[in-house]
Parts: sequence; structure tokens; C-alpha cells
Amino acid sequence: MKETKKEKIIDAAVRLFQTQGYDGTSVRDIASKANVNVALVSYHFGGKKGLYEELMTQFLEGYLKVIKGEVDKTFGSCRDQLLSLIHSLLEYQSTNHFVARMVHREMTMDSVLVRELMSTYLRKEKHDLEGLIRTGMRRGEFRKQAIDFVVIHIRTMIIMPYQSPHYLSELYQITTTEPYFIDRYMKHIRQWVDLCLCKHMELSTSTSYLLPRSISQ
Amino acid sequence: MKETKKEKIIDAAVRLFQTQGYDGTSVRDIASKANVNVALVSYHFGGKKGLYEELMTQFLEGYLKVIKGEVDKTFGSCRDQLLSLIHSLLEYQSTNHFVARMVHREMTMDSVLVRELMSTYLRKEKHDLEGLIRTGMRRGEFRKQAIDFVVIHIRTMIIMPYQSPHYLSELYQITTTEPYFIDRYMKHIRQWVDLCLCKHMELSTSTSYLLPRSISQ
Amino acid sequence: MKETKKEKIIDAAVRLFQTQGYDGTSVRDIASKANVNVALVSYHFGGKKGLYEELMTQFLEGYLKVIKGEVDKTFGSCRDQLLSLIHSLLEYQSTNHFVARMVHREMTMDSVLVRELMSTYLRKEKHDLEGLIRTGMRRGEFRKQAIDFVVIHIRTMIIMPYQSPHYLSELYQITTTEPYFIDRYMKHIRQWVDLCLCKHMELSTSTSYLLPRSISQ
Amino acid sequence: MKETKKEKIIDAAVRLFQTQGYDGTSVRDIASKANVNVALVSYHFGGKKGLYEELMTQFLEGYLKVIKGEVDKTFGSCRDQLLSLIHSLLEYQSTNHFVARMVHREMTMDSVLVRELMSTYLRKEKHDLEGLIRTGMRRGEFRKQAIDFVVIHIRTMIIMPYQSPHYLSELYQITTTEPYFIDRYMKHIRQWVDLCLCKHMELSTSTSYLLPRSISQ
DNA sequence: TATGAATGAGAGTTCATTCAT
DNA sequence: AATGAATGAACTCTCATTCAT
Repeated sequence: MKETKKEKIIDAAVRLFQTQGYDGTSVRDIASKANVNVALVSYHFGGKKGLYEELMTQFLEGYLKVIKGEVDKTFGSCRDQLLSLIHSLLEYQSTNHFVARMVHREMTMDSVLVRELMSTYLRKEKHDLEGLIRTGMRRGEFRKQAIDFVVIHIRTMIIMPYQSPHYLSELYQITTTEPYFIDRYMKHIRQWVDLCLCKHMELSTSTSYLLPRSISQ
Repeated sequence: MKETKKEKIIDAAVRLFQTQGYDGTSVRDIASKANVNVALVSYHFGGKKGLYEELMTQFLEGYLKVIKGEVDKTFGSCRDQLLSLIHSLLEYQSTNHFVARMVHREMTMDSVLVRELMSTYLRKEKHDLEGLIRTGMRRGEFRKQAIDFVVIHIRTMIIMPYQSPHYLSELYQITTTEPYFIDRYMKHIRQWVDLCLCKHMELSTSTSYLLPRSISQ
Repeated sequence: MKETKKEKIIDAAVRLFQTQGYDGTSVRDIASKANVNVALVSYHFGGKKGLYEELMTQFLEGYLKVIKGEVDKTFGSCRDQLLSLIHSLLEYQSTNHFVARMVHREMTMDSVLVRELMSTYLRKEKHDLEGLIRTGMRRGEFRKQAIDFVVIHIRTMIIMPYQSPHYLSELYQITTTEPYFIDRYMKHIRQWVDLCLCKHMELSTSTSYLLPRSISQ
Repeated sequence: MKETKKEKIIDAAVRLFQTQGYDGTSVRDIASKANVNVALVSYHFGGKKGLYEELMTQFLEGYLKVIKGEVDKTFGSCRDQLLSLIHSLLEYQSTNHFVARMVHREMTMDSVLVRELMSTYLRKEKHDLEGLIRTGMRRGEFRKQAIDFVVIHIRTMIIMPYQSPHYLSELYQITTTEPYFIDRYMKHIRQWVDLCLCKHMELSTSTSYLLPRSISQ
């Protein structure tokens, strides 16, 4: 057996949580989709809630790690760093798109866990994004404006394709997992960054930013 | 009794669905919060599902009606019409912010109902938004660019404050229901419209668009 | 309105009890089939149980009355009287075949009511049937044999077509309500009476008994 | 534990269905009579309906098997074979008298399941009984007469003691499960067969038919 | 006489979890 | 590590009935 039973449970859970939500998915659903005994969920994860929390934190930890990795890089411009960060987060979510979707939906719930996760993970995300924008403004790269809405706007753009993929695919036949989606979407984002965020004179001259080869436009 | 029991049920349901999600809310929760007998939910709405569907369609119908109302108005510019439309939709959601939040979350589920609602309601929303943008481009008001992402971007901005209000309030102390939130948020959106959507020369000259007094900037 | 609402309820109840049994039929079923408000059942009959008991006793009272009417007639022979009695009971059940079916099924339940009805009604039926058979034996018309089984056998034959009409129609395409069924069935019963009950020498001579014209063989 | 919990459920269900009917019995009744958790009924039988169907089909399958066993035997006369068949069916029902009573009552309902069971099981019963009677007529053992009513009559006699045992015990103090009941009842049936079914000349000579010792008269 | 709203009780089923094996 | 049996709690919904109108 290639995949351990524990992994099979995770895979099944992710897929079901993503489609039906946490409360809409039963342990039996998961077990039967994973071809595994029901009791195993409790055995391996200490129950449905444990499995759920593991999925949430794993995703968010990876998410944070991506941010940290990008923030630690040295870039010529804040603009390029921001675009690289956004790109990496899109790729991370694309790789784990089922979990991503699940996490984004569950994060709209009003529970103790969600509040905790926000404090633990999203606060860091907020902090790092704000730091980046603030630096850009200080350096004169970005236009001065209310920082809150800018950060929120950026975050919304990052998350949207994996929060409403169903909407995109149903109404626009856009599959957020297909190879070139991120490239196309990045073009849109880059435009936003250059027009809305950066100071205007620079906008026509600087057209490229450094990226790993694989995601070059 | 001022509020009929049927209305009390709706109010309770909206509040609970919004916080815990549809599957996370039990009929008994609703009934007890509404100070009403459990059986009354089935009596008035034909069950939990019926109540849920009524809430969803009611909200979406009202949403569409707002769009229709705005599209039928005559404006000097597409820009002003777009901004007025966005503003009205924000106000509509603000008035029904509990339902709005519930609907936006449930719309990320993968169910037959959601698919139907998308076809019935969101397809119209998409159609009208696209029409508006396309007209603006034809008239030379808006810059030519991929229409898909533009529409999606606009929709995302409209919806975001009521899809993730919890995030905003928890991390930014932004209450999306407070009186001036819409004004502040509109300023941000207007900036986006002028910078990203409109052709640049005009951007510094036209600064106002017609709105009812109450929402003047 | 030709039929009063009370009668409409009775009709609907009879049809439903007959098909689904008492416990399998809800007051709402009855009311909706009768196009009548649910509360009317309680109003007119003091509840589902009251309606049920009224149907049961009405049928059984009529049943007893038929027996009494036949027993009081004067016949030349016990054989003819027995056959006339059987015939009348078949006709009575045929006229009220829905109630008949319902009563016969419900009579196989084990409840206080059933026990009471047995004591009140079926005991009389038993008494009269036994009397008739006993007289026939005393007069030398009927062969002497265990009276218990004979009476039970006769009763079973009387009841069978309305206790298992569904069986007959499903497997034999015999409709127990069609005009000539009773005639055909009586021929069978008469054969049984003549062969099994009567002394043999007489069997070929006496061939007819007095009946209303319509059911003449 | 001698009896498994599954068996305990079956026993309790049979007893309750028999007394109160299927619709009159609740799963909780069954579980509490069986000293078992309510959920176990759904676990083992997939719900009340599943349990019910299992009981029905199990009984009817056994019933058919008895018929098949008798039909396959070789007898000197059709009369003896018929009597042996009837005897075996009485014994089978006597052994499972609770289920028998339940099945016979439920078979008078008008449901999809009943229609299916009739097609599946009772059609075979009808076929075999008809075959036996027809052979008897061809061989000259049985008097020629309408075969339908004969078969129905026989079936009615076979079933009656277990369809209306309550009637018998209440009004006649006849317990259909007591050891000698079948013997006494068989005497009555044999009389019917000899008088009504067989040709008359033979009736006084042939008085016995081969049976296993245990049921010799 | 008739009704729609409302109710408490109980229906059958599913839930996540535990336990002995 | 893995399982099938078993459980108590909770689920949604329907039940027959009552009540004010």
C-alpha cells in the first residue's frame, strides 16, 4: 500500500470538507470515502475536530512559511517583492487548493478556534504585509494612502481564486488549478499594483520584476 | 406581539446561520433563540432546508433588484453608474448584513441548490456587470483589458466586506456595519476605478459622481 | 355541497385506514384527502381514535343486525337459512367493502378495544352461528362433528374475500366487489355446505334455497 | 451472552409487530424490549423498514422452502401429498407463529413491498398448489371444479389459525400453538379434503395417509 | 361549523466516539 | 494498527391535539 491509511483519511477529509463544509461532513463519510474503518479517525487524530484542526493549522503554517520565505529574500524594489510574495502564495494555494478552499470558508465561521487561528496566523500575515507596504511607502515606491484597505485589498486578491473557485468555474469556466491561471491572474494583479499602488511616473518604465524562471511571464 | 413568530424564526435563523453555518445550526437552536416551538419551523417553512432556501433566494432576489434599479437609471458616465451600483449593493448588504454573510459563505458550498442559485441569480449579476463594463470600454471611458478579471475583481470588492467581516473586525477593528464604513470603503473603490479602470487623462479632472446626498463623500 | 364535511372525513378515513392501516394513517392524511381542515377531525369525532372507533362499531353493529335479521326469518331448512345468512353477510361486506377490510385487519390487533369489540359483537355472531349449526345437527340436517371448527370455518369463508381482497385481485384478478363475484363465490360455498356439512343422501335432492331474485344461481 | 443482540432485536420486533402491527410499533419499543440501544436497529438492519423486510422475507422464504420440500416428495396419491403439505405448512407456522401472524396481517396492507412479496413468494405458492390440485383432477382423484376457489379455500384454511389466532383464543379458548391443535385441525381439514375435494366413492375406504410418526392421528 | 397557528411528545435516524478484540 | 459492535446524545421531522378567532 503506497498511501498509509492516515494519509487516505486526510485526503478524503480534505475533499469532503472542501465541498460540504466541516459540519456538513460526517466521520463516516470520510471513512467510507477513504475505505477505512470509522474508528480510525478517532484513533489517528483524536476525533473529527482533531483532524480538522490539523488540516487547518498545517495549511496556515505552510502559508506563513511561504510569506516568511519571501519577506527574507532581498529585492531591489518593494513592488517586485510584493509581486513575488503574491505569486508564491497563489502557487501555494494552488498546490493545496482543496485545503485552501476549506480553510478560507471555515475562516468565515465564528468560533473559538477561528479566533485563535486568526490571532496566531493571520495576524502575522497582516503584520508582514503591512510591513512591506509601509516600507514601500517610506521609500517612495508606493503612493501614500490608507494602509488598512490596501492590505485588505491585496489579501482579498490573493485569496479570492481559492475562496470562490466554484463561482469562477461555474460562471466563467475559469479553472483556478490549470497551469496558466496564475500567470493570467498575476498579469491582472501586476496591473493593479502598478496603477493603484505605485507612483505613476514609474509605472510605464519598470515592467518586470524578478521571479524564479518557472513563473516568468 | 409586534413581530410574528414566523419573523422571529427568520431573525434567529439568519443570526445563527451567519455565525455557525447552515450545517452547524440545529433547528432547536433556532427555535430556542426565537422563543418558539421547534415544530413551527417545519410548519412555516417546510423544514430547515425550506427556511434556508427562503433566506437565500430572498436575499438574492433583493440583490438582483438593486442591480436592475441601478442599471435602469440614466447616468452621464459609465464610471458614475458603476460607482453608484457598487454603492447601492454595499448599502443593500449592509442593511441585511447577517443574511449577506450567510449567503456568501453558503455560496462557496458545492450543492445542487448553490448551482441553481448561481444560474438563476449570479448569472444575471454577471451579465449586467459585464454589460456596464463593456459599454464603458466602447465609449472610451474604461481602458481595454480582459473583461473577465475586471468583473470578478469588482464583484470581489463588493462582496468582500460582508464575506469576511469577521476578519475585518478581528484584525482591523473595522465594523462593516458602522455608519461611515461604506463611505470610507467607497473612497478606496473610487480610487481603484479611477486608476485601474478609467483612462488616465480623465482621472484628475472628474472627481465626483452623482449620488444621493447621504452618501456624498 | 352534497356531502357534509363530516361524511367526507369518514369516506377519506375509511379509504386510508383500509389501505395503510390505522397506525399508518395520519389525521393530516385524512384531512387533506377529504379537503378539510385538520382540526375538524378532533371537532367532529373527538380525535383520531374516536373516528376509528365509530367506524369499527358502526360496521360491526350493521353486521350484527344483518345476522339478527336472518336468524329471525323462518326457513324450511337450516341449510337454506345458513346459506341465506352467508349470502347476506357477503352482500353487507360488499356494500361496505372498505370498512370491512379495515375492520377485519384491525381485528387481528391485540388491543383493549379489539378485545371489547370481540366480546360485544363477535361473541354474538359466534352465538348465533353456533345456534344455527346446532339446530341443524339436532334436526338431522347436518352431520355431527366438532362444532368449533365448523363455525370457525364458516366464518372464515364469510370473511376471507374482504380480509384478503388484495391477494385475490393481485394473484387471481378476482375483484370481490364486481357484481357477479358473490354469485360465483356462493356456488363454492353451497358446495361446501352440501358436501361437508349436510348429510349425504339429501345432498342431491334439495338444491335450492330462497333468495331474492337478484342473487338466484 | 447466549443470544446475540441482533437476535434479541429480532425476537423483540417479532413479538411487537405481531401484537401492535408495524406502524404501531416504535423502534424505541423494540430496543427497550430487547434491552438494547436504539441505534442498534439502524446499525444491524439499516432501520426499522429493513428489519421489517428481513422478517417478512425470511418467513416467506422458509414457507416456500417447506412447500418445495413437500412437492418434491413422492406420494402414492395427490390427496396424501396435499394433506402432508398442509400439515407441514401448519407446523412451520406454528414454529414461527409470531412472525406468521405478523406476516399474514401485513400482507393485507397495500404497499409496494407487499406487492413485490406477492409476486415473488405467493405467486410460487399459488403455482405449486394449483399444480397439485390439477394433477389430482387429471388423475381422477379430485372432483372437477373451479380450480381458483379450491386453491384459495385451501390456502385460507392453512393460514387462518395464524391470521386470527387472537380470535380463536379469545372466543374459543383455542390456542393454536398448543401441541395437539394441529392434529385436531388436520382432522377437520382431512374431512374437507375427502368430502369436498375427492371423488365420493373412495371417501369411506381411504382413511389414512402417510405421515411421519410424530403427526400420526 | 370551521380554520390557521401553535404545541409537546415522540417518531426514525444519524452522530462522533468508545471499547474489546 | 485496525476493526465491528455498541452507545448516548442529538438530529430533523411528524404526530394528534388544542386554542383563539
